[in-house]
Amino acid sequence: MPGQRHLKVTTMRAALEEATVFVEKWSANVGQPVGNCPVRGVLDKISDKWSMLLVMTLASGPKRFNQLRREIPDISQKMLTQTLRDLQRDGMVSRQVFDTKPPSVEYRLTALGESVIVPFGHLIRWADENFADIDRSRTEFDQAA
Amino acid sequence: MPGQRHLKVTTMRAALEEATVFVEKWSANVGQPVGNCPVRGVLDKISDKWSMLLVMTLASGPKRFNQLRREIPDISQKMLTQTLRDLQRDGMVSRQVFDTKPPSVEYRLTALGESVIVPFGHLIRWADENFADIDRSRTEFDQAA
DNA sequence: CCGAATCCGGCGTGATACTG
DNA sequence: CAGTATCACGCCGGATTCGG
Repeated sequence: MPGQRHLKVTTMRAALEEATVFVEKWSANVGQPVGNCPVRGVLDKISDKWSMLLVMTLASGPKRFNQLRREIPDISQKMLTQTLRDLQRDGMVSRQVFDTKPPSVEYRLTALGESVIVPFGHLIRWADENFADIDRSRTEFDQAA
Repeated sequence: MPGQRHLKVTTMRAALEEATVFVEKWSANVGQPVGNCPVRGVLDKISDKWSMLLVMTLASGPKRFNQLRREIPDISQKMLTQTLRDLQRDGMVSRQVFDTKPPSVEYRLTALGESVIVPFGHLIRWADENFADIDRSRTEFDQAA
């Protein structure tokens, strides 16, 4: 794995080495139809517009429907319901209805849902550390054109 | 962080604790418009259909255009070109043209591009470890309906 | 308060054909 | 070999309205 001149080699090398195992595993699936690559199937679902944001919002604790709407102002009712149902279908979120009036519904992460905040966390940290470089690269690229 | 009964608590607890920092960082951005949340901006780009697959394919070494097409049979020329250019714009991939005939173009991961395979690796590993549970949860959910 | 149902515009995506 | 150009389709996602 060459080209690490801009990175802390010591920590990066270990991390890359750690990642190599996954890469090899992954490479074995590249080129196969999606149906035969369950990883791609899962990843496609994960990478929709709202799933990750919703999971990370629920990471701080169970929340009710309109509470989620308030914390994520730019999601529509429809997409919140839909994403929540998909997440429930995938076993990432559990839904509990309280027979009060007016009725309230609480959503919380399942064990599976909690487990995914770890890799999400890594991705978010990466994005947070590198978005400045990315923005700079974009403006450079656009100026060249 | 409750509800870890189905997971190895010892390792998970450490991992969750590690992730907590990122989650807090993340939570501070939830509710703000996308323009003010650079992390969401980066993540939106990442989560398109082909970016991650292309990065992981290039992780095993630099490759030429049609070589990539062969390794990813279900991508169209258009999307391969487009995704490659976006990746180049973001500084994840570098493009080198060789003035041979017929001309050949080599794509390789930059240092930034290589750094992202680490969080991607975590996500892929998670997907690989949990897709069976997810599939099972889906069929259960669908049968109930 | 927590949704379901409907309409509809835009854009991501693929198929096809053409170029240097 | 490595792209560009054009067209057409699907469906995601937002706005709105209605229901329990």
